[in-house]
Amino acid sequence: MAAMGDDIGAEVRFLQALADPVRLSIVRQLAACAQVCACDFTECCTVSQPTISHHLRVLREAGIVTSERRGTNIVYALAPDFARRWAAIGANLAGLVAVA
Amino acid sequence: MAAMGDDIGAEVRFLQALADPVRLSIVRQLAACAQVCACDFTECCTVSQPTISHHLRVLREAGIVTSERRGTNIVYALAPDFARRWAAIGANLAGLVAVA
DNA sequence: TCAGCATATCGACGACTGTCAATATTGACG
DNA sequence: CGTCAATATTGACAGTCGTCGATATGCTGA
Repeated sequence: MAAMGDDIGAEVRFLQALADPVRLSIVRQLAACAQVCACDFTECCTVSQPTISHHLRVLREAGIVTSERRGTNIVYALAPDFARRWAAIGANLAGLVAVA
Repeated sequence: MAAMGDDIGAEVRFLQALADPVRLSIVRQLAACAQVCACDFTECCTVSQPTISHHLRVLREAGIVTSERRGTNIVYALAPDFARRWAAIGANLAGLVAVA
């Protein structure tokens, strides 16, 4: 194993995107409700609207969330392969059984 | 809200400790060989010895690795509950099945 | 077309982080 | 004891990150 398929950089970016209290709250809220409007995150966290937008962008660029326009609002959701990526990294790090 | 290990701060610190290329390499090496002397990490990564020591401290304070003196050397190992913590956070985030 | 709301981008600033060279600490062994 | 090897700590510096206010963009409804 340990082929060039598992890019260290990608895993680090994935973990860095999650290693923030605001972004972790966002992901947790998305895990609870599959589809969340961006305006709802502003209520949940104690940061301004531009900051929420910034964090959503980081999560989007890390491939953790997906966004979809819905009229005026923009609805966010967890990326479909999020659980698989989490399990894959865990399998690499601690010998956990991959969900596959 | 589940009252268990639900401290957001602890999970963020756990993820922050892993979200670094050098530290991720260290953890990966520890996953491969259960016991690794600190001097071996210096060879693996392209950073100086104080930097390695700094990263090992971060991992130790995050509860990810444990250290044990062995004569002149200090042997590092993955914390025994590392896999459990990883699975627990994943369960919280994506509804994965916890290892329990 | 224009007013209004939701979201994104820009620019700036403080705080934190990773890195190193230099130095200190700790244990082993003559 | 004194010296050597391994590891940790300190102090300093550059770069990154999270945050905000101001502003821009985009969609909707009158």
